[in-house]
Amino acid sequence: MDQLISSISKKEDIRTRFAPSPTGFLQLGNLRTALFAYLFAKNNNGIFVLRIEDTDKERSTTEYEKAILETLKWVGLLWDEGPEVEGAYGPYRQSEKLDVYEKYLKQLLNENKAFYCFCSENELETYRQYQLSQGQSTAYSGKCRNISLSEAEKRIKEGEKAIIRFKNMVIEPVIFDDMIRGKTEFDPQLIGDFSIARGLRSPLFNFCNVIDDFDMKITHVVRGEDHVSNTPSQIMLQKALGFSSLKYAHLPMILAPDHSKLSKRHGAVPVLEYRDKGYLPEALINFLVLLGWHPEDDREIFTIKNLVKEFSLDRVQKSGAVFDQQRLDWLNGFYIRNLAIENLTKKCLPFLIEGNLIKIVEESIPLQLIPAVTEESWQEQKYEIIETKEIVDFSYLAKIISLYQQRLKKLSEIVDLTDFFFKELSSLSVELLRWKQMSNEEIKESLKKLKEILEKIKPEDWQKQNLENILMPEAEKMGDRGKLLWPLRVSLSGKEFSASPFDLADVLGKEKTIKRIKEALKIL
RNA sequence: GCCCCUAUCGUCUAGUGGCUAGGACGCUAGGUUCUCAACCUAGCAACACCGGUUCGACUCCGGUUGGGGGCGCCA
Repeated sequence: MDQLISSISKKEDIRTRFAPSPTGFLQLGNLRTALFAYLFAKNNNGIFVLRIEDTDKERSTTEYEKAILETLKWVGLLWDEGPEVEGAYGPYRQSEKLDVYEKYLKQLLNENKAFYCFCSENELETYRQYQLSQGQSTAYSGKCRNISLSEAEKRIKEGEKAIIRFKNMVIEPVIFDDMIRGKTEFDPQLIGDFSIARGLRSPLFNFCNVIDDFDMKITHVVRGEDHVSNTPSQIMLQKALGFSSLKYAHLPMILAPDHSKLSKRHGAVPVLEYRDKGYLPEALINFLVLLGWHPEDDREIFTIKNLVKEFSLDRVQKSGAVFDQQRLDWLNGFYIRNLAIENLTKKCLPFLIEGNLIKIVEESIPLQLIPAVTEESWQEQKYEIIETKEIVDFSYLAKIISLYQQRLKKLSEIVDLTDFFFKELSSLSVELLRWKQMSNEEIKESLKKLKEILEKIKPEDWQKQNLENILMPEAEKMGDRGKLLWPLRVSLSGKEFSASPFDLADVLGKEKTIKRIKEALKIL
């Protein structure tokens, strides 16, 4: 009985797939497609399959494939079946399935459901232009569809070039019920005899797709709206091959701010670049899911776990969504602010290292291997400040980073924000030191006063709260606190914007603090 | 040109015949504050248009306009 139940539920298991072609890096639009396919599968306790569509030998590379896998792993969209993990319905790379495709191609050819077409590309293009000029839709003329298989094979043997087309005999409209867009109908006449292979060993997208979805027992195809018009062709092929039909869900596109296609300038950037700039995968996922999907209430912050629970395709939008960089940045900042400081520090360290501010002391670990350093070991390392050769530990760096946690929108910003802790100030100017209308003389007075007061503080009392207790009353006395606090903060940071002077002095320590005040005095 | 889809603040969206049309990002103002950020408060801001249907339309129907996708020996 139990077995029966499990076999029934197994039969009904939902299986989705993400099928990128390794002809470039994974971009935001693709990633959102993967996300929705993943969420739909997981929401239904189903299987998420990754398939690499590398039939285009010219453009596909293993580097791109690796990058795609890396991207999916980074954001946490782990596949149940596919490259590296494998599974029962592989291979999961189209380039490894050429024999399978050939078998089906031959079947179609023998059953007279496909034919060889000898038309040249030039000829085809000319005819297309003619159709366009006549206000007709562009479908194949049908010129070669009645060449017999034996004659075609003879001509090929003699060296003629031919591709394989599907012999489209369908008359009735092709109808499917899209899970997002509802009933969708196409006239097969307008599609005509579409191409399915360049040759027996060189199948094309529409064809492979149908074979693979069948082989991999895919139940639901979740993909971008740009595939809507491929759907009727694929359905006709399924029928011709005797395959069962599947469910489709076509996702709306992601648009650039000017409503055009996502371009290099806007969003069509490899997802890994977002990682390298310091976006958190949680933020990116949260951002992407809201581009076209919305829960029943007003919540906007979601972990992937929550999404798996709540996602549903019937709350997916039908129209395209504009990519909003500011919203992404806000979300990323939100997630950064909510990170535990140890965690944030670990994530920032690679940027500080990359920015040549610090390095890991242990000489045994080559720099190239740093990304491989385990999360835990970050805390045990010692770090050398490159310019001063000082050795500091994790908690010291954590303290610096904590001062800027609420100011970060991307992790990469930590370098410019905190560089003055690791380097001498390079560009301190009198103008920068000036608070409102203070005269040079007044600035000088303020700094001298600070120097005197601070020098008296014992090193063991050098703590933020103490410094504040001592300096605030002094600042108060001057009527305008800024007269004291602004020059202090600027002389320590060299920056117009920064954390509070007490924080800076605390982290810098007595010696460096006084040294920097003296240096500021020198330029006055 | 042909086919398909779509339409609520600038942006992401809630809304399914009767709502002061809600939230979030952004923006503006104020508070906090030495600065910036964060935070708090307030504000500005939308149903593309034209016809129907209906006692009543953002919601239903038709059209117009705008936007998107597709029309490969790419995927």
